[in-house]
Amino acid sequence: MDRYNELSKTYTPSEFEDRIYQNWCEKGYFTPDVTNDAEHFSIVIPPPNVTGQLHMGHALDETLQDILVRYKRMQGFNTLWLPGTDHAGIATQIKVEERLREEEGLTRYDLGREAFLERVWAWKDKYEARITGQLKKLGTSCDWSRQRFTFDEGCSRAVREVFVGLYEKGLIYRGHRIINWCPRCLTALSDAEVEYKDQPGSFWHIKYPIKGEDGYVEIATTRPETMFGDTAVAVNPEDEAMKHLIGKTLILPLVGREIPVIADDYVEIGFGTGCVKITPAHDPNDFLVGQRHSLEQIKVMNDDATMNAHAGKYEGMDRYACRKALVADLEAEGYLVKVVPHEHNVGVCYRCGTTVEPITSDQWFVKMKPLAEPAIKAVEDGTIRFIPERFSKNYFNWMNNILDWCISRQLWWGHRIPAFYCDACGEMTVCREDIEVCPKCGGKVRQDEDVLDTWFSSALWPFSTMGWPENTADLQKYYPTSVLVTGYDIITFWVSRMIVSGLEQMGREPFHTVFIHGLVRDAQGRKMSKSLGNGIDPLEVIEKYGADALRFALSTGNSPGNDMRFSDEKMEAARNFANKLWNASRFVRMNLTIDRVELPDASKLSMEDKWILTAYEKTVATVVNALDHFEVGVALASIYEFIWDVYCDWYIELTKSRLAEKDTEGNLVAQNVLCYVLLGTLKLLHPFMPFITEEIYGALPHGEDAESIMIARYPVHDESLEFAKESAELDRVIAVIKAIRLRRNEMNVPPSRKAKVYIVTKYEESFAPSTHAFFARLASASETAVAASFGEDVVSADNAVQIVTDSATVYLPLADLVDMEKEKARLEGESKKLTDEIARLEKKLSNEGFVAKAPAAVVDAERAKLAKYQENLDGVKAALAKLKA
RNA sequence: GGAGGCAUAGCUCAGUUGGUUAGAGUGCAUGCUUGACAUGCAUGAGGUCGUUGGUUCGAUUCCAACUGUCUCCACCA
Repeated sequence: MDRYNELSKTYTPSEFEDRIYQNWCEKGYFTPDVTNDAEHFSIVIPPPNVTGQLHMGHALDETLQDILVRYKRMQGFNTLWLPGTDHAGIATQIKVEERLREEEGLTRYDLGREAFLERVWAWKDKYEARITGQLKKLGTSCDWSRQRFTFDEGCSRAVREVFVGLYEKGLIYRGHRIINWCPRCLTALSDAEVEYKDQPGSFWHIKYPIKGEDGYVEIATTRPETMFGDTAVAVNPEDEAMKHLIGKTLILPLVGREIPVIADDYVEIGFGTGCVKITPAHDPNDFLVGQRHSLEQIKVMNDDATMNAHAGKYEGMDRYACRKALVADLEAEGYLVKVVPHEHNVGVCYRCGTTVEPITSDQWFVKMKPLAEPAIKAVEDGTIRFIPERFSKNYFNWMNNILDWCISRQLWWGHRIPAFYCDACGEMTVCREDIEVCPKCGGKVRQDEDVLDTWFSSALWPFSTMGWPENTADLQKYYPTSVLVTGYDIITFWVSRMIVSGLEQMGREPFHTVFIHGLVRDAQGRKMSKSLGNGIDPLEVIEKYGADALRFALSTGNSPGNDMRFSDEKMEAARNFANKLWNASRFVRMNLTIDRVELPDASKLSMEDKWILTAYEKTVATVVNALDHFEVGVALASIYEFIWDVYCDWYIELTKSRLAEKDTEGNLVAQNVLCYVLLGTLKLLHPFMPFITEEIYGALPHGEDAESIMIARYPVHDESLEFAKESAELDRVIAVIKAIRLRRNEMNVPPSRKAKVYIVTKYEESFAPSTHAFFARLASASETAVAASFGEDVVSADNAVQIVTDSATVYLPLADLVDMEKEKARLEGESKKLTDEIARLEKKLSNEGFVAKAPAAVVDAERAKLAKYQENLDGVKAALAKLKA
């Protein structure tokens, strides 16, 4: 045993977790051999943003991936988990700008593009290192030799290739459109980047005088300040009350500009006043109306949402200040009819929370409809499947209603759009390599100032990370990837776009399975967020409880797609489980004299050995089946139950008498079985709790098996090691022990008060002499006697308590401790319960429909149950009769 | 407005193709310094599985409606 590690007296994960991780790295276990022909299993990590550090959501995401990856690796798959980070354009730029402002009082414009980007790169280096450090602490088995970054050279090349390719196909275009503009971030946002929040607002009812008439039209608007950009008023042509206005001319109050009344069925009859002011430059719907009617677009705001010259005397005011002043003036001039409070949804920037301003501008777009079609089909025909399946509805909902994707951002941190403009001849060139002169006229060109949406590069992640557009060995081996593990919150942002670009660029789906998990919430069920300050740092948790405990807490009782709550209680339960395993292993180890483990021949195995092997094999089958179906929580629960409730609570206890023997065959058999089952269990558990399993593995004789548990073979279900007969026999013993404990407990008999145990049974084999030690140890028996019957002198002598179980009637002579009245009451209670159950079963079995239509196995099982209860009832009645006599 | 999730023990949650006396963790109660573990051991109490219907021999499980709750998408000036 000397060549194996010791296990320290207490479970202290900080003593070994870092050491073990380092060893794994040094041995290169995480780096697969691309030339190995085993079937591949690959995952690309959802790249964390380099904005900060990892939170609990990441910890969950990475834990689930690591479980799958370690499981498959142990099964012999050629396994790659490719790590990396995301440059997260807007989010990172905001962070760096914030810090620049706080620490130096500067803006990015003060530094200039180049110097500012240097700052961002420095930030990236720092946080990328922090994030990878955190991932390592968690135990993730990523192949660090293949680590990537969405903005590194290779990924940038892929981005450029895709952009130019799509442009050449006419799927990327530059257009003057209405887009969501964040006046604080000063950039365009895609539809997905806008969040909607209910906010109290008002309807301002304003009079628009009719030209050449005395009357006026009443317009209701939530945004009076956009009035300066009105170029029409629309009514529904079917609206009897309003259609007479069509073709008339209105005069814009205060401004005096004339605008027409047009007919458009966009206007809903009966809503508001029935007339809508049309501001094509500041409202997405009005923009479309404007296009239909060839209306002029008048932009009334600057990029920072202050009013421009079109607002006349309000020029330079912020949009809200202008609104206030304008409303006051309208009222003063008699144009304001009334103000009605109105709750409405306002779009805000998902990064900074500023109310977005819809404005028209020149942006780049991806034409999504033709690209979405194959992506929809891939999920419909099962090429890609979501787990749980219901999330595919989410996906279809988005993809079927998809609009063109605005991909240009007015930022500095990101992939620069490869479009070059020639001021001399006006030519625009989109190309793979940078150019300085116009290919048409030779004039000097300037590159488009904008960068791409960060999701444009994340969309390429499954293949850009493997070297595309080169046809690399990695790409051939590991693409398509096997599974994508991510939260439901980014299905639209990311998953859908990866599917689109994978199919378009590679001609194949980027992954077969999308495994969706929920959010990690705090103990009260609230979303963890910075503003609430309820975020929990995974590193602090790891420091306190260990990485294995954190992983356990995140993966137990968690079912796919559902949110989970995180709490200290969960962490304690997880740590206690690790501690339990640690101590059980320590116990096994200190009883070992053997140097190598070999499962003894079946003929040498005792009843309890066969029992534990049977339970172990059933656990293997359950775990493998659950993991194959991504039921991580189910798999872990069955390992937990096996270790704690079966192996520790029963099997270890049952081996103690053999372990106490010296140099007997029984002792050696017990050692081997204890160790064999423990080793197998450690392997089952390793994907979930990699550190503790490795540490214990190294402390046990694992013989010719692998040098590290992470490269050992995962257990395979072996039916030949299931022993139904012996397993059932020992189950009877356990049932009797439990029944005795229960009775003693009910009667408050302390364990120190021993009593003889008389077992009357027809299953004498079950209660063979070798089991009598179990009763002594686990049921406080001073002596155990087993027979088909005992004489009256034995069983009545000492005021014996009678216990009726399915397989035996037990007499427990406890003399003066027995209160005969209580005993009678208890037996009567039991009798009633059995009678009720019997009545229920008899009713069920007399139901012809049940007997005729239910499967035979079900009917038989019910019959067997009935017979058993009847037998038990007879026993209880006999006991009662004896008491009364 | 459209779509979806959830509703099971005091609390947090499992429940794998409809048939168990409905489970776990935690909390609670009672008793234990049983030589691995008090981060432990033993035992127990606690649930008409949200409401009402339907399908079925049989529903916690499938269907419909309702109530409560959460989320996603769209957004009407």
